[in-house]
Amino acid sequence: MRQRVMPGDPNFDQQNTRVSRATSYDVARLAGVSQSAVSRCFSQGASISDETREKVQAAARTLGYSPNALARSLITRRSGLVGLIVTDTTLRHSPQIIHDLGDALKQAQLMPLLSALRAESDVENALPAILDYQPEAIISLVTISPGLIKDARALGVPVVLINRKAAHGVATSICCDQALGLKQLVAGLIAAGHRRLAFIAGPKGAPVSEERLKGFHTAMSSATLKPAAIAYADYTYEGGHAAALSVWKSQKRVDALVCANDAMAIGALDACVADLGLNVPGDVSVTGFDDIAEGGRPMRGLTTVRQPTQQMAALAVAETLRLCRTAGEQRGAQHMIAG
Amino acid sequence: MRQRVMPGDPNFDQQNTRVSRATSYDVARLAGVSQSAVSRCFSQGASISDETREKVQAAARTLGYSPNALARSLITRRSGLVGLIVTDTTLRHSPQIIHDLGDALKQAQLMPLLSALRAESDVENALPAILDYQPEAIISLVTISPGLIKDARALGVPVVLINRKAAHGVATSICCDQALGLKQLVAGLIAAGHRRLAFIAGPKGAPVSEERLKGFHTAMSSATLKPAAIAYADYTYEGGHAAALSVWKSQKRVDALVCANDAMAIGALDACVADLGLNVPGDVSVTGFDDIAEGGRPMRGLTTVRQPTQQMAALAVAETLRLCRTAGEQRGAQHMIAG
DNA sequence: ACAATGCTTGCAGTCGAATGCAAAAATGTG
DNA sequence: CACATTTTTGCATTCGACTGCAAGCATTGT
Repeated sequence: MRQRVMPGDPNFDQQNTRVSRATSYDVARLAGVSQSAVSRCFSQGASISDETREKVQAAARTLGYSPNALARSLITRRSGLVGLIVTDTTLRHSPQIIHDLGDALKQAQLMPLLSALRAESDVENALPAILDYQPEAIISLVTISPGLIKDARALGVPVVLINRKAAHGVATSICCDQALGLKQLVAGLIAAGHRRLAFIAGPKGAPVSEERLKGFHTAMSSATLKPAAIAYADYTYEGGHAAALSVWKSQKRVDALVCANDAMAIGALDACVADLGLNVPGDVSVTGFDDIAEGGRPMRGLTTVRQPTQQMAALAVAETLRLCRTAGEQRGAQHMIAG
Repeated sequence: MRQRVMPGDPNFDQQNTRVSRATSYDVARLAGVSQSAVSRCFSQGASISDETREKVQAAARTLGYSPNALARSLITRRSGLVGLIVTDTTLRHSPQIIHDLGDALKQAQLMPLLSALRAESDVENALPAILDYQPEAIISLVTISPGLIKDARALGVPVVLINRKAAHGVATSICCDQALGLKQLVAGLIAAGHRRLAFIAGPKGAPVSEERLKGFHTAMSSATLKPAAIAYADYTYEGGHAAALSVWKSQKRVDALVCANDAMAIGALDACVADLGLNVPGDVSVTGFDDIAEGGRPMRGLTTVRQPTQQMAALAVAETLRLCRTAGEQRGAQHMIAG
């Protein structure tokens, strides 16, 4: 039986506020049962009599006992943790998906271990730190190199990517069809009579922005139109604002500004209205792309595409669970959700 | 010595992709040393010869070994985890503070265990789940009742609140001086000649909004002015938009709309410009309150107050570390940072 | 009344790494 | 070269909960 400092013990004063938490042994002693009984009382579907259960629960309540998840994880080999990797771009421009993931994980009784990166490449340092905590899976909104993904898989930790594609079979990937969403949007603009369309992209190389740009090109070329301009900005309001001005300066006329996200769209819209004295959507249409689920963006004259973040989150967690159950083995699937 | 399935073992096929990770024993065996040596190799400042260290590191590399943080936590009684409690409001309107906290925690070698709540009251369920993972502290952007805080403290887990006040001595609290920031803003408006000011607040009872409203009242009464109107909205663009319209409908004239956050300010601004045909800031000034660190909000004619999120995050983590070191005992301090 | 069946229970070993202690090896001193 | 000192090393135990196994008890059938 382990030692424990009790009132009256000479050591008690030194550690007045009960530094050590009650353990299953403490509860067992108080309830007059074995430690196993306590454990069984807290594990689902274990064989235990009502009488014992009540004694244990009473003792647990008076001691404020709750099983140590770390110790439990060690023996059960299930930590209940899921690594959640995001960037500050995600945090700033797509907070909704994080919240939806949090919800879905909670429902699945999983705890997110968060890693918020400054740059996508930081994942190289962040992932090993997460893996040390024996997560049951990794959900990433950040690109992870096939090598790193394989490292994780080798440790039995499946990886689920969101809005990032993985080399075939290496990881499961849940993507909103960015290209499709944008293609439809642009097709609509063209149908409405627009001909001189410019695109304001996110940072060069940003996967989501590239996808949206691809959709833009597809729609344009299938209408045999050439882009009036492609400008790159940084996803921010200011970036969109500046990009809109520069497009205007370099081009004689543009009748639609298609932006890769909403923050830039708002910036561009302001540039048009306030700086250029244009009428939106009379003289020029401005469109965005919504990473935020509920409204918040019906800016004057701003059209926007929405991502089904809740669906994506639900699917991501469902896939995560499936991967955990089947423990390695399966090749990663690709899931595409229509924008 | 523990059993382990090796190639050639009849069980090997069944668990093809090495389901179990390498342990310190595996590394020890391969390196020809004891398990203790492996452990010492991975713990800072332990007595180990260069020769042994290299052998161990080589073996660890070939096996892809890294110490199991869960097992380590169990024996060291330091999990390296910190519970981070937020709401979707935080996530949507103040993502920056979360990112800054993540950064500060990473620097302190701590991992955030995220809990994203729908409503502040959900903390009652969320906190116990977090506490099971033996976090070294809780950082919360959500109000926690004194009772719950005491529960955590009883388990030796200090609580640090951000932008939420705690009953004196129960928990440490880091607040941006919302009232001061707003008071100064309003004083500026008054100095600039505004007299008929209205306030668009967040949801009734939202602590941060209440603080900002208090600052509004202070500034107004010290200039012996009466608020033209107080409207309550829900922190969103639409809410601000609708509130601005309703204020306008009920009041003959207002020369400044002071909003409790930026999203509502932008909504209100749009309402003024587009729906009411007003000139901003000519006819009416609109102000917001920035939860986002870097720009993103220099909307046309929009004045806004910024929160020093990075400072707040740094201070919160510094306090967290201090509390962890001194293990319980100290009464919670109140820190106020000027807006 | 006795055996057969089914629940409960406790025992003891386990998960993986850290660490006090003492033995062993390496180093320094006279 | 013998001895004292320091550094390295391994052994064995520990953290807290879970779980296979067999013993204990109660219930039921015959």
